[in-house]
Amino acid sequence: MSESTATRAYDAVLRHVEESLRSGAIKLGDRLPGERALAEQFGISRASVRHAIRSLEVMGVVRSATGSGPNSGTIVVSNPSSALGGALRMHVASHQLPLKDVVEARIMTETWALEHAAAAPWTLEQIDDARRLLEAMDDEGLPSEIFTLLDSQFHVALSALAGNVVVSTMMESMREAIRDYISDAAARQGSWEEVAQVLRAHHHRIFEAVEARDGALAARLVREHIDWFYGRAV
Amino acid sequence: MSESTATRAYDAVLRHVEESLRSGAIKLGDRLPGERALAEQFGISRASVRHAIRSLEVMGVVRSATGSGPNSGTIVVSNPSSALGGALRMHVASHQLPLKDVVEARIMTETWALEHAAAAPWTLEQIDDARRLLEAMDDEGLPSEIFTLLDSQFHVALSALAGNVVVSTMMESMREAIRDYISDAAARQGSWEEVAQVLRAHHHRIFEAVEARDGALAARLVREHIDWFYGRAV
DNA sequence: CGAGCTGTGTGGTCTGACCATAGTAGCGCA
DNA sequence: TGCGCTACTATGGTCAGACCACACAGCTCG
Repeated sequence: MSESTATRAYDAVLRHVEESLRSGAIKLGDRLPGERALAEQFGISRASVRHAIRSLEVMGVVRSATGSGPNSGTIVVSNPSSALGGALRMHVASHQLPLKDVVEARIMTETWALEHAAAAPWTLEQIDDARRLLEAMDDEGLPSEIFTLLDSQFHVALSALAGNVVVSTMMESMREAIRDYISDAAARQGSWEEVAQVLRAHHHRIFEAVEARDGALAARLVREHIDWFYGRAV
Repeated sequence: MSESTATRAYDAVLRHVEESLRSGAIKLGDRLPGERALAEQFGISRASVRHAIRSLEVMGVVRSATGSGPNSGTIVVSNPSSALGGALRMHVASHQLPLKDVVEARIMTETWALEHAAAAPWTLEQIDDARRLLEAMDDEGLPSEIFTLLDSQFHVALSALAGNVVVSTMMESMREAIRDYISDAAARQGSWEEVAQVLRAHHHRIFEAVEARDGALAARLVREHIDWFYGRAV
């Protein structure tokens, strides 16, 4: 198949960037040479260079900004969850990745993370981040969209306590992938106030189990929490 | 930040494709209008359209082929694992996602999958696919690169028995992300023959546990299997 | 010293030309 | 009528160049 085996002009740029990242020649925060310079360096057109840059953007490796000065150009970033989340969202949209499988995979990662958080060397600062989110969600005047955003951050913060960046990334990307479904579900609930009350109670109990380093309880509670929400929602 | 909030010309194409996928207006196997037609439809340049197409390619949603006839143009595909794998690989290369976390996440997904395969309604055809891979790996003349490829397919096939497409996708993408490390590790082993023997023995025991629907045993064996390989390798 | 202007380098977009590819249709010959 | 060959067409891939908007950084003037 021509597409899968043909070498494209910009592949050399992609490979070069990957190797440079691997070797440490370029690092997080570094600024790549400008598109025109890369075009000259690789002996290809600027349009082709732009294709490579676009690929790297979609993969969450770089961001681009116009202008001049240190914030302009193509900067190395680290946004794996937005990259994975965007791709997953497309495949959920195309019905190739079923929503129920995403939910189940979320349960897998969150229960794993909370179990492992029990023995992980998280700091007081980390757990306090989660606590602040928990407390922010206790505001009963919060619109559901804000609550949902805080809810997402809360879950990500708890899961991050396990200390596995890949698992956190996947968890976050899955939330991103089904973000619209979550928002729709929240907005569709008959009485948001009642639902929010239940969610808050769940969150508190989950938080307390995590803080107490009771991994088994935390995992069970988060499973029930997700089951409860999606049982109502989908 | 201009990059994250600015609307680009081709965003409309991306949104349109996503919505069309969601609504079913376009489906797996469908052929999108040509770049020139899309440019006219959206009132933007062909170069901008190409950026949207490129994004969709990186996300594993479409593939592009030159020529004419039914196989040419931009065809809707479903390659979530290559998209996720490619992105993960970049982030592993940039050292933002640690290899050890990928390995641990792999253990998480594979043990989960094998546990759940015990109660899943997989078919004889599915398990036979795995069996054929198992038997193919028993060929002692197999070069390590071929063995590694079959090994990967074997693990993916077993994990797919759980019936969760998202988990399978993630598993496959993680294998893809660290594929070069696996190949390097295999090539670096002192005596490949001895290692292959051990791997084969592990594979057989894992397969038998899965076939017998002993989820707990299968999960334990696959954990030990991965630990053993990476304990030696990294 | 501060404000405003100019210049420069950056990515974003557009236009148009050309190339390679993969069919498909039409024509000619056996 | 069937097969082979040629020409045409639509497609994505690449290139070159022009222009735009933006974000500084440096310089000049009050």
